[in-house]
Amino acid sequence: MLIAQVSEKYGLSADTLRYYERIGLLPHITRTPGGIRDYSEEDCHWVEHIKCMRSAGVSIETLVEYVSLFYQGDSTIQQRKQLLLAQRQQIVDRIDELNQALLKLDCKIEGYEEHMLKREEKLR
Amino acid sequence: MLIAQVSEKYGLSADTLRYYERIGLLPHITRTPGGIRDYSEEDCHWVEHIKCMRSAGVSIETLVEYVSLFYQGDSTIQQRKQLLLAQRQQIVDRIDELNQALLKLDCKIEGYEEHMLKREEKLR
DNA sequence: TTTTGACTTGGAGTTGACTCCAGGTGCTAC
DNA sequence: GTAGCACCTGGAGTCAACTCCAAGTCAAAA
Repeated sequence: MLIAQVSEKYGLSADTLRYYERIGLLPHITRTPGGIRDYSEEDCHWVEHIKCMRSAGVSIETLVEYVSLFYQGDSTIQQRKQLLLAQRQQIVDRIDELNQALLKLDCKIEGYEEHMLKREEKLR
Repeated sequence: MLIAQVSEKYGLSADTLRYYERIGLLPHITRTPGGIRDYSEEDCHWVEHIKCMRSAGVSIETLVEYVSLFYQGDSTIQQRKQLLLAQRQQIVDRIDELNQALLKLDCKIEGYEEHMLKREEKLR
């Protein structure tokens, strides 16, 4: 798969895909004899995973670490699992923060609604 | 309340508080005759609100707009409510993304757990 | 009265994560 | 064979959101 197609498929710019490769987040992308990137299915799965984790706010640094552990082989399985568990906890915490913000927003919005009703009463 | 105390209370650095004031996110902080910031209770509520919204990923630009509308008075109530509703929707979407990431992570973590069980079996 | 310590300012520097660019290569179509 | 196009590279630029710094002020303690 060419970079333009991967870009289209996952909604990441070609520049971003090249950037990810450069910093070690997507290593080992094979090339055609002409030097052009040819993304395998496995590469695509990595792209999808990275995209999903990025959208959940996982830092690039953390993802690079995970990928690096992955390519070091089976001896890092325990470490990788720990890393994923830490990520998981972070996301759970984030969700909690978002829910708190949601509650506050709902209060405020309700406040506005009441306020607007009162103004309507006055106009009558 | 002095800047150091507000900083301590809300876990934002004094630099950040001054920065927020500079860009119009915390306007009208009164000063002592000596020129030192003296945060009122209302100021503190703004700080808390801003902190909460920032932690939910609401951009500074959006918050500045809200504050600016607020200080323009009652004529902007409708606009402010719309702005809050848009923020709310963004947060709901964000929560959704995080939940998706959570599901994927849980799958992966489970995969590692199974993998580790199998290795233990082999060792027996 | 000098020192200490928390505050002030304007402006510059940093960080994370891209995003853009200039100049070059290589295949395909005319 | 040359025009067009998608790709390549290394490096520079951008953006949001801080974060740091130097030089100065002020009030209270020693």
